[in-house]
Amino acid sequence: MLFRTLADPTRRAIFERLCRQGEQTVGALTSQSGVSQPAVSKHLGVLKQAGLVRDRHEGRQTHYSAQLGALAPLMDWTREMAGFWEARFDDLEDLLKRMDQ
Amino acid sequence: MLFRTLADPTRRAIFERLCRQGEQTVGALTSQSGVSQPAVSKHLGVLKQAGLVRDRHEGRQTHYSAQLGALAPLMDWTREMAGFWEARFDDLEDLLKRMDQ
DNA sequence: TTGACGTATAACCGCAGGGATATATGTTCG
DNA sequence: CGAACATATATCCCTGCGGTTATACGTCAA
Repeated sequence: MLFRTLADPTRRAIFERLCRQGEQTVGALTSQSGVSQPAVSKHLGVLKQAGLVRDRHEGRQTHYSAQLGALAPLMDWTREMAGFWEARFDDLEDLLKRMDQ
Repeated sequence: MLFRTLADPTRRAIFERLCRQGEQTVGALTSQSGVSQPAVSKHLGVLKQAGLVRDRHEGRQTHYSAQLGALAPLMDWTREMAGFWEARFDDLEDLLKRMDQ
């Protein structure tokens, strides 16, 4: 779900902005997103459902902030893939060593 | 481009399989993918264009293998986002410390 | 050379999803 | 209360893309 959520450039840009600059209102995010406010709200909904952002209501404004913990599965997945690769590389090294003898 | 490439479950499964089990022919990948051979070829094309796989022709077979180096930008991006978060967290800590005095 | 095989490409289809506009919901202020 | 504001939801449109089938291309074997 994380990959799919972060695949869209507009949505990823919103998330990056929240990471870089911290909590932001919908209006602030809309003003620099290049799309309409409803589109931004929709993206925020997707990000929220993926656990990547939190929302905090304050009067008539809604403040969104990034939830970095949600990125852990992404780092885990990447590490896992790299791990498989290294394991196979080690196997290859072993094989070559044995062939060398 | 990486997020978009890895967003599709079928395509990601193909890539994971190449990571876990090393080089595979198109036929081998097709047999366990649940989709048709042309679909697999198309996915492999997308993965190749993203730099995530290499192809090696051997007779009438094509062997594909994962290129883990292409995952580096993904790890960098994740680390960068986490870094922003920590930086802001440090700022918050500093702020709280100052307010505490 | 001819036919079977492995893969890539072509052409087409259906639908998910990102976009816009319009409007509903909720909030502050006069 | 009523109007302006901030955001969310509804509805619709349209493109992109993942899937299929059909077929082309290259390779091996007889």
